[in-house]
Amino acid sequence: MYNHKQIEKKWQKIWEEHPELYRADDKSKSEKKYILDMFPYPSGDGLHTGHVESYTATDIISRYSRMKGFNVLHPQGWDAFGLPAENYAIKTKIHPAITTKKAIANFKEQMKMMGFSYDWPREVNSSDSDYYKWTQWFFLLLYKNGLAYKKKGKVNWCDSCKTVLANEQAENGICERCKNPVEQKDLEQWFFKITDFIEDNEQTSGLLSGLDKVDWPESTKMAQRNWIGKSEGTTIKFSIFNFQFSNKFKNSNVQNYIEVFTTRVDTIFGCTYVVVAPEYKLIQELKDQVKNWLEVENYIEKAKKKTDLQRMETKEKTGVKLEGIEAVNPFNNETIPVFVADYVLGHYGTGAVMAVPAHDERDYEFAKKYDLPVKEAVAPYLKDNPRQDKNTEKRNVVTAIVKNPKNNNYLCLDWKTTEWKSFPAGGIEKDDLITAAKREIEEETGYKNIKFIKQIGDSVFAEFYRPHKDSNVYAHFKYLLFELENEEMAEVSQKEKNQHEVVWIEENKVDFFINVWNQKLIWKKYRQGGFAYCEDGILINSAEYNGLTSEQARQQLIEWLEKEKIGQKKTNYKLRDWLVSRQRYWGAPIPIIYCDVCGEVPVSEKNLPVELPTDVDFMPTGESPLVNSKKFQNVKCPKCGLSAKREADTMDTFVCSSWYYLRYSDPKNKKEFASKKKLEKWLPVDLYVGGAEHTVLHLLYARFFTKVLHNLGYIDFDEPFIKLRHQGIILAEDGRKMSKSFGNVVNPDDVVKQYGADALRLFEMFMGPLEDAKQWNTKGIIGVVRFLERVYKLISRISHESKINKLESNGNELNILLHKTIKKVGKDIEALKFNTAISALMILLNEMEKQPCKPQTANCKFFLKLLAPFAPYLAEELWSQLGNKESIFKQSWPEYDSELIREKKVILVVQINGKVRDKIEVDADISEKEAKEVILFQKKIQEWLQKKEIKKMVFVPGKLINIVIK
RNA sequence: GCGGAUGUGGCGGAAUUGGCAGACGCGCAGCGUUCAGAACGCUGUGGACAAAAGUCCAUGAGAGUUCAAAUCUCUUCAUCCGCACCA
Repeated sequence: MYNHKQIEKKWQKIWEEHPELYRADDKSKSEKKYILDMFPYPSGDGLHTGHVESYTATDIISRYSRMKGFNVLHPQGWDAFGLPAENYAIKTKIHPAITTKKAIANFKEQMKMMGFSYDWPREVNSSDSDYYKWTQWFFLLLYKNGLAYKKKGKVNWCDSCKTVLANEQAENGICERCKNPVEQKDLEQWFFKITDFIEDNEQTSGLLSGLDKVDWPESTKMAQRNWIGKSEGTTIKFSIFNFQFSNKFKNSNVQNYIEVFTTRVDTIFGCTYVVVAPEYKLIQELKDQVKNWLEVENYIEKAKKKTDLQRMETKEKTGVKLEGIEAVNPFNNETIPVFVADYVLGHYGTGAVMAVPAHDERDYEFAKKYDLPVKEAVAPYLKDNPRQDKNTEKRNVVTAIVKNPKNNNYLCLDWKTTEWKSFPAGGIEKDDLITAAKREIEEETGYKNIKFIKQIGDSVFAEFYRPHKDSNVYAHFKYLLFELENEEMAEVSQKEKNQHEVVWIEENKVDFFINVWNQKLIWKKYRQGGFAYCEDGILINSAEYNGLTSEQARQQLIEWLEKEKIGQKKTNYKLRDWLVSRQRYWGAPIPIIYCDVCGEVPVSEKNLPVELPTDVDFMPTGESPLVNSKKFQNVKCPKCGLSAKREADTMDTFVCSSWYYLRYSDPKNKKEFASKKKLEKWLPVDLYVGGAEHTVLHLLYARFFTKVLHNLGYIDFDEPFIKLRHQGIILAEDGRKMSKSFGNVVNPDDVVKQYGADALRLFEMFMGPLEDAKQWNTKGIIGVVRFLERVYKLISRISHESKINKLESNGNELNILLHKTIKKVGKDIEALKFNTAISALMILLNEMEKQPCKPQTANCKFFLKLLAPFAPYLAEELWSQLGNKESIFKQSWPEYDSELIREKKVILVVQINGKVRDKIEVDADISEKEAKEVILFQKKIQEWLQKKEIKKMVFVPGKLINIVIK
C-alpha cells in the first residue's frame, strides 16, 4: 500500500544528505536558469496555501529544468526585517530577533516537508548584519551619486505605527499595515531619487520604457505605468489683470501671473475661470489685492487641516473667489475670475489649473455650484474617433418606430426632419413601416442594406449620423426614443430600460445632443445644461483655431505659447521620490552621522555594517527607538573626530528586498554585494513568481535599484526580472479570503499529514491555471490522491512481481500516447500550465492500466520521469523500487520521437453548412481532391445531400471538410 | 469615473494560428465486490424531444464578419482587481 508518510520521511532525509542534487553550479558551463520565488516574510503563522502554490510552481520548473540539463539557480531566503515582526514583538514583548529566528526555522521545516528543491547553502536573511551591511552600502552608493537626499516636506505619518510611510504604502490616505488614516507631517526625511529613472537615459532604459521589453502580466505593467502617471501637456501663464504684463513689473520680484498645467490646451477657449490650490504660494503675495482676504485665509487654513482622507470624503467641490483679482486668458484676452479650491492639488503640476467647465467634469460641477459660465470649445469629430468601425459609413441613418400602447398607434420618426408621424392603429402594420422606412432611406442616401439594429417590444431603432446644424460635425444617435407632441412615449419596461440604456430626449434638444458614445453621462449633463464631450474633437468657438482637430490645435497653440514665452510643453508624473526613513527599530540603520561642524557625514564603507543594537527598548514613541541607545547614537565624527550623532532612523524594508535577488548569486561574498563575474553568470532572473500585491511597491523599487546599478556600471542588465508571473489567490472553501477571523484557513501541515506533500503539490497545481483565483475544495483533493495511489499500485506491482518481462508487449498505440505525453507535459510545464500537464499524466495512466498485460518497465520509467517534478517523493520512491541506484532527479528528461507521434491516420470531420454530419478515418496527408471524392460516397452524406445543389466545399487539410449547400 | 482582467455542465476547469464545445478531475446515478459499510473496480452523466437511430438547442446577453465563432469586431450586463479631484 502507498504510505505517503513513510516515503516522504525517507526521502526527506536522503535528500537532506545530498544537497548537491539541487546545487547551482558556479563552474558548470551548461546554460543557466535562474528561477526565483519572492522571498517570504517569515511570520509566526507559517506557510499558507498561497506560498505552497507559487513555490510548487517554481519547484516543478526547477526540477524539470535540471532534468533538461540546465544549470538551475533556485534559492530561497527571508525578508526578515519589517513592521509586522516589530509589532508582534511589541505585543508579546519578545525581541523580534528571537521571534524571527523561530519563524524562519519553522518556515524552513515546512518547505523541506513540501519537498521544495532549494539550494539552501545560498539562503539569505535580510536581518543578518552580513546582509544589511550591503543594504547600507547601497544607501551610501546612492548617496554618493546624488540619488539619496534629505528633504523637509510634507510626509505621510501613521500615528498607530509611529512612523512615516512612502506614498506607495499610504494609498488612499490609509496606512497599508494597520489601516489607520495617515496624517501629513512636516518632517525632514531621506528620499531616493526614483524619479530620475522614469525616462531612459543614455545607458539605461527607464522605468516606463523598460516595461516594454519584459514578459510580465499586462495588468502589472499597467499598474506600474498608472502609478508613474505620465501625462504630457503644457504650462500656460495667465497674467493677473491688476498686474498685466508691463515693463513696470518685468523686473519686480512679484510674480505677475498664474501658471497652470493642462493636457488639453485645445479647450482653452472654453476656459472661464482659473483655480489655484490652497497651498499655492502666490496667494500669499496677493494678500493686499484680495478684497475678501479673511475669507480666503480662513478657507486655506481649513483646507490645510484636512487629511487626504477627509479631502476625498467630501465629494462636493468647495472654494472661494479671490475678489479683486482677475486673470487674463492669453488667447482671447478675456478676463476671468480666480478661485482657490481644494479640488486642485498643490503637489501636482503647477498647483493651478485653467477651468473648462464644458469639457471637464470637475470644473463643470464647480461651475454649476458657483454659477460660472460654461463655454464649449471642442465638438466631437467622428473621423477622429478611434472607436468608429469600418461600417460606420453604411449606417449613418436612423429611424425609430414606436408603438403607443394607449391607442396602438405607431409613431414613425422621419429620419430627415426628425419629426414624428403617427399612423393609426390597424391602418398599417409595423413591418410595413419598417420596410417603407428602409426603402426610403436607401433611395435617398444610396446606401444599401440599412440595418435596424435594435428591437425592443414594438419599438425599432437604428443608428444614424447626421450633420450638426452649425458645423460639419456628425452626431451619432443610438437607441433613441423621442418624446413628441402629446403622444405618449411607448412603454418600455423598466428592465428593458436598464438593459438598453434607453435615453429620452426632447425633440427640440436634439441638435444640442452632439455625439456620444457614452450617452448616459453626457445626457445627464445636458439636462443640467451644458457639460459636453471631453475626448478629442474639432475646435469650435476658438477664433482662428476653429475647425482644427484637437491634435492639430494643441500643436499650434503650444507653438504660439512658446513663441510668446508664456508657456511651454511639459510632462508631469504622479510618481514622487521614494521616502525611505522609518522611525522604527527593526530595520537596517541608515549609515549617516550628523556632526555639528561637518554636518551630514556618510559612514565610511569600511566601517559597515552599522550594527543594529540589541539592547534597545523598541516600544514606539514616535521618536526612533535607536535614540534610546546612547552607545549606538554617540559617535565620533569620521571627518573631524568631534562628538557626533548617528542617524537614528532605519530604512524601509523595501530597500532590503530591492536587491536580494542579486545576493543569491554570491551570498557569502565579504568584499562585494556580489562579484561581477557571478552576477554576469546568474542574472537576470529568468522567471520570478510571487503575489500580485507587489505589482507596484517591491517590483518598482527592485527595478529602480537595478537601473541605478546598471547606470553606475555594476551590472550589465537594466531589468531584473525577465519573466514575471503572479500566483492567483487561493480562497477558502466558503469563497471568502482565508483569514483567521473567519476561521476558514486551510493549513498545509494538516493536508500533508492526511494526504501527503505530493498530493498537496499536485492538487494545488491541478486546481486551475496558476494565475487564476481559485477556491479551495476539500473534496477535490481526493482525485489526485487516487491518482497517486493508482500510480503506486501499477508500478510497484512490477518490482514486486516476477522480473520476467519477456512476454510483455504493450501496443504501439500506448507507445504513441507515451511520446505524445512526453511532448505535452514538457510544453505545459514551460508554459506554466500545470493543470493540463497533470491531466495528460492521468490520461496516460488510465491507458497504461487498461493494457491487458503488465506495463513494461521502460514505460514506467518514462512515466516516473514525467511525474517526478510534480510528485517528487513518489517518483523517487518508485524509481528506486525499480532497482535504480541514482536519484531520478539525476536523470535526463525523456525525449519524444517526433516521427512516432506524427499522425498517419486522422478522423476527417465532414460538415454540411457548418454542422457535423459525419466523421471518417482517412490518411493524414489526404489531398483535397481525394477527400472530396471519398466523402461524397459516404451514405450519410449522400442522404443529406439528396437533390441539393452543392455551392461550395471548404477543405482544411487533416481536419475537416465543409460542404455548403443551398 | 478611468484602466485591466474574467464570464463555458451541479462544481474545479479543457479547447485561443477561427475548424468535432465540455478533455482531466470532483460530484451524482446504476452495476460489481462485501454480511454490511468504507475503499476499490466497471458503466453512464450539458439541456430538450425520442424506444432507438437521431434531431434540435447550448460557452453571461444582443448584433456583426465568416463556409465555419467559446475564440475575431461592435454593443451591453455582471463579477473581481488596480488607480482615482493627477487638470
